[in-house]
Amino acid sequence: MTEDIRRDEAPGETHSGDSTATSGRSSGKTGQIRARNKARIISAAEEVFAAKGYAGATTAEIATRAGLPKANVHYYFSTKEAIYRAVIDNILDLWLEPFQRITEDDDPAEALAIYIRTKVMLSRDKPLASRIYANEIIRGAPILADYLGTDLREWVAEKSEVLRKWADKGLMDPVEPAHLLFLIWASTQHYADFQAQAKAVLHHRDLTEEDFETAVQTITRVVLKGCGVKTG
Amino acid sequence: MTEDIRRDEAPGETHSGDSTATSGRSSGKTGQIRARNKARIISAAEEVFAAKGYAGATTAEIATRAGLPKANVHYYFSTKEAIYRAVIDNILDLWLEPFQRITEDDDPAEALAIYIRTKVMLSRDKPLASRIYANEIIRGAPILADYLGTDLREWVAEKSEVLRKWADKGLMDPVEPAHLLFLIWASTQHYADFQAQAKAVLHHRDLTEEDFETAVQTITRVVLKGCGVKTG
DNA sequence: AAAAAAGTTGACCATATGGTCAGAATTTGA
DNA sequence: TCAAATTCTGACCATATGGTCAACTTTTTT
Repeated sequence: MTEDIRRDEAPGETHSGDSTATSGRSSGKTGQIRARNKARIISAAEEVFAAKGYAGATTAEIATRAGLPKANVHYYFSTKEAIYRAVIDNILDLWLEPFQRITEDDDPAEALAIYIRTKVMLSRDKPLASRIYANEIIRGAPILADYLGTDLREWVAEKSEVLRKWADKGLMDPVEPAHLLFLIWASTQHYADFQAQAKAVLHHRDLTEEDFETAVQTITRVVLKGCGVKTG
Repeated sequence: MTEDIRRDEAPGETHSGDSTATSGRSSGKTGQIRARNKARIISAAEEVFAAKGYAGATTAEIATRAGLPKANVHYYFSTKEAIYRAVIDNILDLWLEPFQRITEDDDPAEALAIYIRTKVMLSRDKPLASRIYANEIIRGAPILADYLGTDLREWVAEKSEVLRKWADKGLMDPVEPAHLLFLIWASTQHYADFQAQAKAVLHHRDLTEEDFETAVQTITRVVLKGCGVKTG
């Protein structure tokens, strides 16, 4: 799917790829421990990075949350940065997948509505991933600079073309495509990144299913009507 | 304006308030050095906190950027947290001011347009402040939790009322007010917080005056039309 | 079953960092 | 001008943190 960002990873790494997927080897036995532990570490790291930022995260805390001794964590990932890269790498696939499904032949109203819904639900289901990504970009994208300028850039160019064609066909207003995408990204990811604020402002409680539903409705409505998308 | 967040600040603090403003004492002589140095430190701290996050910022770097020895920084601010609080405190006034100017008697189209423009220009002129704020919220608002649940919450409630009244008068559609505000905040602050991404995607260069202008146009257009705001 | 490979871990280390302090220098007020 | 108040600063310290390592255990392969 997305190009790997990974560089160094472990000392005795056999670099056999991501164990999962590939061929028919029903239940990959070899590297099972490896896969399980790496997954645990990455999951634990996600929590810590999301809550404390890159610098604030400590390998010790990651180890504790993963239920492993620190030295064991370093057996799988030689440096903190390697853990971080693995986490980020994990996030990227998640990020572009829903984006991919928009094509020229789709119905704008439906495609945009689905995209917005998917993004909001991603904020609901993977808030940590969203926050880590946000943090990375805010810091100036030290790790993702390359990705932003290549992969993401191309995706945006492609999808901008789609939006332009829709406008040409008279299916919607000619809105500046990249900026429209920014608006959608920002307003949907807001529910993950600024969850603390949304919670405090709305009702002091965790966001409910209903909150997310209202978010979807509101954003969809404003965007579709705002871009003059023909419905029906 | 906004309630002070500050707690501890310095060792020999005479706690005379913020030197500026207050009464007529033309050119406050006493505390001049103090004011100047504190301002320098806060300004330097803004850069460092914005780029590295709270944990990643070091007092040493803040000192260097402020052009002062580290010990001197600690003369004015006893702890790193105290510096951070001062920085955040500084940002809050900036944040709510443009928000305040929206009242029931305003013309919705004009008021919203001005608000959106002001917020985008704030992203342009004070990107560091925006990033620090974003970082604070992403981390779960350890310092601002109280502010979010009181001041901000009230502001949102008030402005939501304004939006509702506008809808009642038939000046716009009845859009869920809080969520609409979220959409505006998110999409305008995006240009500061995700500047690295916007740069990479748009043209690999620093955002230009034109980019910000296009952002204003696009957001304003989508929001106004999307909420069915009557123009004229 | 024995050798090889992979995984585990406590103890350890160098460095970075937030913060202290005592004494020197400067500014202020009378 | 002189004492009090304020500001300045190099040297110092305790702690936290990323990372290493050598010995040990478990799993896999032959």
